[in-house]
Amino acid sequence: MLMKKNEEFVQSVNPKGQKSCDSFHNTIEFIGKRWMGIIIYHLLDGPKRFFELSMEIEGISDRLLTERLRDLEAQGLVIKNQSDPKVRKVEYELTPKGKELEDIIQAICEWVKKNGCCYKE
Amino acid sequence: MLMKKNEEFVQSVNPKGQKSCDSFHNTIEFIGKRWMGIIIYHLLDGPKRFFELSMEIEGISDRLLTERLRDLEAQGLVIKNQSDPKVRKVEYELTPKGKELEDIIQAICEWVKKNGCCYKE
DNA sequence: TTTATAAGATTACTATTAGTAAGCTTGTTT
DNA sequence: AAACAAGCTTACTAATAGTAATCTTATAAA
Repeated sequence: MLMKKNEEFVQSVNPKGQKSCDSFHNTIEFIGKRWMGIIIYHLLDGPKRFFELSMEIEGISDRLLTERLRDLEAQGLVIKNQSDPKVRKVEYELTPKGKELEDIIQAICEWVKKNGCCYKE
Repeated sequence: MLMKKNEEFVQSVNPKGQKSCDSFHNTIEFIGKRWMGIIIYHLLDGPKRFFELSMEIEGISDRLLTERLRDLEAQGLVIKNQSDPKVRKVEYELTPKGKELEDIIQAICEWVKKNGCCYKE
């Protein structure tokens, strides 16, 4: 829309110049990235190996699974455990911060139970 | 990964041949679409006009805002109210189903309060 | 003891989705 | 009359996702 910001609609900003909803926005954009939700969902069962995730999550490619796991590591939501680097056994596990996502996943599951799920158009 | 599905990891399926996590997956992929979360967040305040949303949500383009509102309508989460089609006043309002998303938004806000937000890499 | 297969990636390329910018229409302001 | 506002749409570019092939090293099978 071609117009200057109407003062009436400017949001409240905190001392760091961040709008109050910015951290919400950043977070949902992150956990809403494609495949992210279902990866977290499966990791809530406990530590999983790369190929386990790849089997359980139908349709995901190795490339995207790798990329999402790196994203999760970078945010401190997942740690990568590779006990012996000589053995190709790599496990991915939620950190305490990552485990706390369970409430969000739970809320979504409950919404679905109550309201039915969403679909691709 | 180049391998046939290991039977050990095949998921439980319901009578409709749907995996138990499919509806969760569809739903989070939908509400996790870019900008979707923050649009819902702002609509939880009450009905909003197109340009109000566009002002409040910094960075969104008209094109994407239109597209996301259409997506939300198609899923029955939002209704478009245009009392008089002669007047260019269009309001978007969450349906009861849409309002129930509040618990999910709430869960995310609480996670952020406790754990800090996620960032783009 | 070659041969094959598996885990966990990376790379190259194509397709889909997002971002940017402009334009359109009809009514209201100046 | 001219400019501007709301709510879209269209055209084009940039970014992200999907597909497929390849790589490395280790173990299993022939």
